[in-house]
Amino acid sequence: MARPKASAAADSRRRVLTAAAAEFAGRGYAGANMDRIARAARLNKAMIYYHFKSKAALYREILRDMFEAVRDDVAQVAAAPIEPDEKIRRYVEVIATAAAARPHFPPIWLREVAEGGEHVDAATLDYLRGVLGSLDRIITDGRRAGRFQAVPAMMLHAGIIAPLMFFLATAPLRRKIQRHVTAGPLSLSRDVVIAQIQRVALAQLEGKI
Amino acid sequence: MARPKASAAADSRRRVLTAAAAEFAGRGYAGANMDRIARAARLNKAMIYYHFKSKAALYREILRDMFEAVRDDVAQVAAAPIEPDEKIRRYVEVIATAAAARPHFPPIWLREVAEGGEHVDAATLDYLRGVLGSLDRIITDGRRAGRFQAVPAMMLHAGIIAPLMFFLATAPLRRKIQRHVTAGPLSLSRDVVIAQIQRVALAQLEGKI
DNA sequence: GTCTATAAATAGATAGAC
DNA sequence: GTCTATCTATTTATAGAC
Repeated sequence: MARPKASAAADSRRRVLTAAAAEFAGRGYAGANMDRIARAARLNKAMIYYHFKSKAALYREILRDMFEAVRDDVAQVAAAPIEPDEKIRRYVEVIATAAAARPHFPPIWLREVAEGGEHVDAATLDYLRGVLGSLDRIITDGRRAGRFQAVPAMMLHAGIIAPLMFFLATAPLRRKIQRHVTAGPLSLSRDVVIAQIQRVALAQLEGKI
Repeated sequence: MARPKASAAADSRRRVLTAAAAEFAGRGYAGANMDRIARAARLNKAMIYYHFKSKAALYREILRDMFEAVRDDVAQVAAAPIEPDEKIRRYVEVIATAAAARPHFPPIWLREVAEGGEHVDAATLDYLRGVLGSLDRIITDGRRAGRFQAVPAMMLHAGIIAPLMFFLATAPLRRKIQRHVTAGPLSLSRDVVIAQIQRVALAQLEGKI
C-alpha cells in the first residue's frame, strides 16, 4: 500500500517485518517481544510503532502476507490448463514452496490453529476461503472429467496441510527426540515427505483408499 | 507422587491442573496468566505456588501427563494379541481417545511442536520415544508376518498425529471460516476423520499407495 | 525518519497472617 | 492449606528531541 518503495534509508519497514516474523515464529504472539524485534531489525522500539500501529497490527500484517501469497499461487494452479491429478500435485507443491520461502510460516500457522485463529482478521479469512475455494474447484473439475470422486475440500486440505506443517515445523523437535532413540532415523527428506503427501491426496481422490 | 489423595478440601491441586491445562491450551505458555488460572481454579495465585514450584513446572507436569497416558496406551496396543492391521487401527484410536479425554491436548501439542519442544523435558522426551518405539514394534511385527512393508515410524506417526491434531484443534477456526464460505460444509465428523486416518495409515503399510 | 527516556500496565513470584 | 497484600521485573506504548 502506497509507501516509499526502497527509499535509500527506509527499508526499515521491511526489516521490521522480517525480524518480527522470526520472533513470532519462535515465541508466539504473546511471547514475542517488541524490543527484541527492534534489535534484530537494527532499530529501536519507537521505530516499529512509527511503521505499525501496534503489536497486533504488525502480527496481522505478517499473517496476511502469508495467506495472500498462498491464495494467489493456488488460484493459478486451479486455473492452469493441466490435468486434474497434476493440479493436485502442484497444489501441494506451491504450498510447500510458499512455506519454504517463509520459514516462519509453519510455526506461526500451527500456533494460529492452536488458538482458534484468534488473530485471523477479515482479510486473512478471505484468503483462507480463497485457498479452499480453489481446491474445491480442482476437485469439481476432476469429477466432471470423471477422474476424481467426491472428497470434502476441507478434509483433503487438512490431509495436505497438517502433515506438511508438522514436517516443516518439527525439525528441531525431531532432533531432540533423536538422541538415544531406538526407532530408527527420524530424519525425513523434504522431497520424500512432499511426494508422500501428494500420493496420499491423489489416492483419496482416485478412490484407491 | 506421594501426596494426599482426595483429602476433603484438598483436591485444589487437581483443580489447578485442570484450570492450567485450559489456560495453556487457550493462550500458550507465554500467554497464560497465573492469576486467571487461580481464578478458574477458585483459588488464589499463592495457592498455585504452594503446589507447584513455578509456571514452567506447572506446564511441564501437564505435558508429562499427556504423553505418559499415550505412551502407556500404545504400549498396550503394541503388546496385544491382535492382528497387525488391527493394531494400527487401535494405535490411531487410543491417541484420538486420549486427546478427546483432554481437550487441551491438541492445542498444547501443536504449540509445542511450533516452538521446537522448548518446554519438553527429559521425562516427556522419554514418553515420546516410547510412543514411537511402540509404533516401530507394530510395524516390525507386521513385516515379520508378511503383512506390512517398511515405512519409517516417524513418517507414519506424523501422518496420523498431524491430521488428527489439526482436526481436533481447528474446530473453532473452521467455524470462523465457514461464515459465507462457498466451498461446501467445513464440518467433519470426528468418526469420519478418524476412519480416514486409519485407512490412510494402513494403505501405506500394505503398499496400496 | 530515527532516536532516548519514560510512562503505564501487567504478570511472575513471595512474605506473612490465619 | 489457604488467603491478602506486595515486591520486582518485564513489556507495551508514547512523548518529545534531533
